[in-house]
Amino acid sequence: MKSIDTELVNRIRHDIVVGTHSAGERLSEAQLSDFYGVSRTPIRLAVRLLEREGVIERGEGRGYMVQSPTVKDIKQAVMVRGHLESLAARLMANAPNRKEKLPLLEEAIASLDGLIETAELNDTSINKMQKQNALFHHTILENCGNDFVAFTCNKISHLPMLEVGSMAFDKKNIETVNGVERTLFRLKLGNSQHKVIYEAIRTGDSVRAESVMREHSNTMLEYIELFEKRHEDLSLTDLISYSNYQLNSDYNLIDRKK
Amino acid sequence: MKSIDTELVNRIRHDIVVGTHSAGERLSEAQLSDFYGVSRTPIRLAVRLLEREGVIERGEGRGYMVQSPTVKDIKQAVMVRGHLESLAARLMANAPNRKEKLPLLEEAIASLDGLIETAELNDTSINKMQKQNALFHHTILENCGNDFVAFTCNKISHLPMLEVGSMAFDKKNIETVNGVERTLFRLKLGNSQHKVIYEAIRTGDSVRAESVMREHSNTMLEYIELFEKRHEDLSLTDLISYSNYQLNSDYNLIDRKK
DNA sequence: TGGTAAATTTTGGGATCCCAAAATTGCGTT
DNA sequence: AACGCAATTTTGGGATCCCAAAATTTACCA
Repeated sequence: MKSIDTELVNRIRHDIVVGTHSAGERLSEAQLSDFYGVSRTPIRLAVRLLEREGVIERGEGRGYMVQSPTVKDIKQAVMVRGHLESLAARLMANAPNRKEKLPLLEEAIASLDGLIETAELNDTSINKMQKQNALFHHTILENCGNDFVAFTCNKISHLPMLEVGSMAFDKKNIETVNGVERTLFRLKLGNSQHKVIYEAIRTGDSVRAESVMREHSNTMLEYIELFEKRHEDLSLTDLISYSNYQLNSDYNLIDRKK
Repeated sequence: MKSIDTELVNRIRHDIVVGTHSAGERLSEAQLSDFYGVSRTPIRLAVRLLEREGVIERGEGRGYMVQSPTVKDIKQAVMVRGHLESLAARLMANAPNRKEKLPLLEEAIASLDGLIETAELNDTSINKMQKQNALFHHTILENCGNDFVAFTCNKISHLPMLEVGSMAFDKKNIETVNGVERTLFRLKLGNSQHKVIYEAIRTGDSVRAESVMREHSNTMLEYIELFEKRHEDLSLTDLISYSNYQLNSDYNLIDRKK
């Protein structure tokens, strides 16, 4: 987790997503190596990884092609993740040792309730909500008894809005009183779904756990579609600003440059 | 598709699966580079990719650790793949342009019927069946309207038995008349499920398409579990011999070694 | 003037080199 | 004999070098 190529992967992906490297652009190793101030070896490592992620395409001939994810890509991925989460919910409802992990779910639900109760929607409170929401979803994914579900989910979690348990907020909307009201209602609805999922898992009702989780996942999809209607020609860059997508770089890359 | 590291990834993964590199073994770059007769650079590329696949683990300190997949891993992955395929079936049943691709499904079903009819179970006929089965499943995955489903499926398709549309045959069992009978029945059952899925997709019955595909996927899972009962202490190596897992190397690696 | 072939440049892939961090060995002290 | 510290070896990471394939430019001929 300390080698430079790991950081490079995140960095380049981030730069592609935010548009520093625009879609369809032809990248060369030398160019990237120059841009990021490292030699071509770690660049090649990073490019190979990114190729597997689908963010970069390696043509038959020379050169790499940027494949910026689109809003459509994000929607498709959200759907896949949701479907996997519904599997996890079903499996956990059937897991014999699920009782041990129920407190974690309770904690997440209670914390979210508390946060919604304050009716505050600023950066710190939103951040706390994201955290608790992630806790809820991660708990289910990682304790469903099938490790491969979480593994697969993680594999598709590098794009913005795809981090497990991430939520989207229309930050412009939040500025109005009405918008805050609507957002709070949405959050309440989401957490009430959490409660139903929790109950279904607790009582071992796998069918219900699966179907409510599916419904819960659809919520985010519908919210993205709401964005699309509200702001036509919604770009990925816009979507990013609504989520809290950011590059959490462990250390500055340029500083390492000699 | 021509660089050596791509080939190395397949080669090393294969060697791990078949046990050339045993589980828990500590690998070093120099060692691998020596073993495969290439320099350390492509080895490092391959190791990074394999790390993402979960076949190799990179510890905190030095050295890489082999993480041989177990039968349990395969079962978990089969379940995930099945769940994704059921999503694909549902989506395709809702896809407006699904009619165009129905002939492909018809072709696969008819071919399988024909192959089963001959009641022959040798390597060539089994190979043809695998091919038609793969055609059926690929068609659904790739025409469901959500490209990300197929993409995610492909990401988890490098392990034996995980190739989309692969089937398992108990080759020892096939040697007896009774075994052939049972296997043929299983194939007939599988193909009749194909027919139901096809009908559901054609008529736009997404719920049915999803549930039957789920059931269809469960069949393989149950078959693996049957193996486990029949041959207790079933190892991955055994499972491989039942599937047709093999390394299709485009060219010999050693030959390239100057 | 247009097209094709040859020459030059660009670019990706692999090998080698060097370095720093980590692991292991060995020596010395208690 | 056991523990700890230091010296040595091992090992992974990154940079550089070289080569071959590909792309581009140039030049020559029709």
